[in-house]
Amino acid sequence: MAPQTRGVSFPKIVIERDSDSEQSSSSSEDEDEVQNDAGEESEKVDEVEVVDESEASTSAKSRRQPISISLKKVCKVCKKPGHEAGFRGATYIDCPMKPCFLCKMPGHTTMSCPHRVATEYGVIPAPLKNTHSSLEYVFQRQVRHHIPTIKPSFVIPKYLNCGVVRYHSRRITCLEFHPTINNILISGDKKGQFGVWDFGKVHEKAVYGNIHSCILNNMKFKPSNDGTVYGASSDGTISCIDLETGISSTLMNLNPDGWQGPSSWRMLYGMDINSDRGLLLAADNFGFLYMADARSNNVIGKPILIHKKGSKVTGLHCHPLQPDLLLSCGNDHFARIWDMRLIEDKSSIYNLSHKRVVNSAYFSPQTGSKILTTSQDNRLSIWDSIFGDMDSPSREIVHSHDFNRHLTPFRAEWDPKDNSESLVVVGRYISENYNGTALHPIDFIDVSNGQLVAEVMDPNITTISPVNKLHPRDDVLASGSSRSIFIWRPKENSELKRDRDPSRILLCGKGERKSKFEDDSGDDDFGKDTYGSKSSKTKKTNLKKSKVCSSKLKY
DNA sequence: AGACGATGCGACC
DNA sequence: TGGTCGCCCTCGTC
Repeated sequence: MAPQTRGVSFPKIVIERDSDSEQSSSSSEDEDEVQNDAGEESEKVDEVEVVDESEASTSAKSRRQPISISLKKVCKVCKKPGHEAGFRGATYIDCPMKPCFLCKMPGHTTMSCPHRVATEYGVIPAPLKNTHSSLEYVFQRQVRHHIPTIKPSFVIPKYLNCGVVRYHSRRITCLEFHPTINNILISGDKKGQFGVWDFGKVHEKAVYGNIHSCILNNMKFKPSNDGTVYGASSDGTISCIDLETGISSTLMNLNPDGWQGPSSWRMLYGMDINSDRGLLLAADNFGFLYMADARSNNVIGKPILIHKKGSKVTGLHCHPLQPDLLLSCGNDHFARIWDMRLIEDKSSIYNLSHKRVVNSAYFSPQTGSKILTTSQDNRLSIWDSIFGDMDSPSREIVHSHDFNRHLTPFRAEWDPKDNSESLVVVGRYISENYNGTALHPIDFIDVSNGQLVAEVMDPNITTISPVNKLHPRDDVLASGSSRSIFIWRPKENSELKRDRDPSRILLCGKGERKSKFEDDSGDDDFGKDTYGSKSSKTKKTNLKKSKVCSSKLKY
């Protein structure tokens, strides 16, 4: 980056010692140092020149040299002069001495990163391992653009349809659609609260706050009874929740003796259900896998170390067709594939290496032949078990989701309806300028070629949406953004089933609750900030009242 | 409007 | 191996 110059001269600070006759000792060298202004983003280095006392003692006390402090503008990242890093307005200027923040490669900055404008940049086709396979033609169609695609055009739910602002009291951590009832969405938050929302009837929702005491990390519907949900929490318990009543029982408790300090407090993150084997699987923050019988709710066997000891297992996923295959991912930078018939320490079939923490790993939803991982190295990786060799990913797609504090970790998810198993959805961390507003879109990416299929956003939602879920049957996207949940559909004014007069549907920010809602929203504390949109004008007008859109419109 | 803090990971010693 | 510190586009509260 070229050195920045500014019109205002940089102040030179001279601290005069007690002297009644001497001028300051500004020399030409001092003048050379004083070039920069007081840039608000740059860091100042104080250079203090103190005259040697012994030298001073040789002359009269009244001729002591002054202390001269000059402020030099240096980069706040590398401490070198000549460039600046940091925010300029809402845009972050990279330090050119550091690797690109987006792709982590040296030699350029985020602003000039080729991945910033082309998602498919550098995407390499999977190696042709089984070139004589009958599936080769299908594969060729995926990697060669000139071969007509067999994929139907994707239907992207990109228009905000309805939402609940401040539904939860803490940030959303997980979302799941009901397996059989189309309009039911369940949600979990950082405080452990469990929400059930009928987004077809926008105001029908409930939040249960007494099930878990901290982060609800993962939820799964019970395969044999879709009125029951399992929840895995950082309080170390697996809950079994009745959807109708919100009444729960505890299936597993890893901290029966209560808080004995952080070194012993077990937190459950990844969870999945192996319906063929009748098993509930969960994994903790120390690298261990736990199993329970999903019928009797009894814990089975001893914990098994499946990731580096002491490291968090961030996710578990059972293969959709092969009940013996289990996929796990964790903070030890690996996703691992296991054979359930013989699962013990270091018995993994494959270890999929990543450069940083793996936030999630999922088998493709229909055949399970591909694996999609989201890692904090800003890459989505596709591992193809048919055409790839599993030693390295078939494809890596650079995508901005490297942010591990304050936000729920980003997790790219497959579209369960896409028969070609190539469409994935993932929230984006880095913002872009859309007509003067900085927005964080939800990206739809075709992982067969790396192309960005769609960016889903709404000018009123300026927050980041790390949690996204595609409906198993309908063209519906649910996104969790901070404490709010939004539903997106393919058409802007798609019909919204309501049980009340649309004119009554308003968004109410804090302190602006409309009295007519007071008796409408049940007894939860978070149920009054709801809106459904039939008219985008109404939606925007109402949203402007909310802090969600009134703050931090960037650029 | 501005300060603050909860908070997870990686680098470095 | 453990402790400490710093962080790049948070977001809500006081």
